[in-house]
Amino acid sequence: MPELPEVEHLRTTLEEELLGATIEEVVLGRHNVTARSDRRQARTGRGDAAPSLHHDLLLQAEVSELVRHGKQMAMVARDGRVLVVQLGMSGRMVFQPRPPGPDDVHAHVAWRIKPTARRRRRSSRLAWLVFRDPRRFGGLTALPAVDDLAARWDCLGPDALVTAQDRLVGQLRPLRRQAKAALLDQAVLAGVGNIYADEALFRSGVHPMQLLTRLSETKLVSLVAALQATLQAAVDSGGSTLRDYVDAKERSGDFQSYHLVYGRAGQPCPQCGRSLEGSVVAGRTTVRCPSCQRLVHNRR
DNA sequence: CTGCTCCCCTGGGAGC
DNA sequence: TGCTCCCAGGGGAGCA
Repeated sequence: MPELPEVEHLRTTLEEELLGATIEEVVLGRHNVTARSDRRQARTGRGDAAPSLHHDLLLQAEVSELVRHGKQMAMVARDGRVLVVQLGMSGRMVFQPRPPGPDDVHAHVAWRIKPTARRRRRSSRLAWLVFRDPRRFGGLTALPAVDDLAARWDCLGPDALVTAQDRLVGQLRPLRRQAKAALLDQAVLAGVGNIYADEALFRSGVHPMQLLTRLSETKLVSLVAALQATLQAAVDSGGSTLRDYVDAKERSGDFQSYHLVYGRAGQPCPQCGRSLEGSVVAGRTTVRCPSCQRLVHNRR
């Protein structure tokens, strides 16, 4: 499940191979892969698409930058075109030596990469970059200019990894919401999904249903600190691999072995030994320790 | 403003 | 062994 750490790790592995490279060919497996943000066009599924779609998908572009905000990543071309990548839950960007075959129904877009001279020697294994997404919760969004990317990302909260701690605390402090719901809301802060929300709540001893306005300043700060430390540790481990996630060179992450509560309902709490409890909070499967994470009713 | 619920989609696990 | 059923997940829409 790609959340911020997985996307950030992917971004850096793509950066190694794509910066300065040119996209020489774009092959569409499913041209409504961009339909999430624009449902009016291209609803016909697999097959040939209009030439402008290939242009939107960065045909003939030189990749000048790979940027990330929260769980979204964008490939920026030197001529200003932008392609936003959202992995959803099963999306991958993977290098491979050949273009995907016609029976490869989950390969939605493939880009043939002309490497820079410096990288040419090992280019054969990395000749094609493929966007693959079996569950199709992910998608690609083409934007005409970098300004449009800024406008898009202004709708999101500050990035949960790179933003100063006190600013994230400021985002959460006034909200009359359950802690977990706020953490998962991309408009509050960008990048946190179900795994890292549960991990951060456990590590700071905050109940997922804790009303933020009743949380002491100290606890609020420790929640944000735990969140940022967990995200950073996960980035350093190459992310968490549960079922699907691998990076562009098909390496899995290691952070899943450091999950303290996520996916461990019924197992003993690593801190106190009591059985971890599963429930649903903010519409998501949630695991917490009934004694380490208690509701508090302070007034601020 | 907030929280629900539903929907999208498919692989994989559980249960029979 | 093979079948069906259910569920996970991010994000957006619609409604109370």
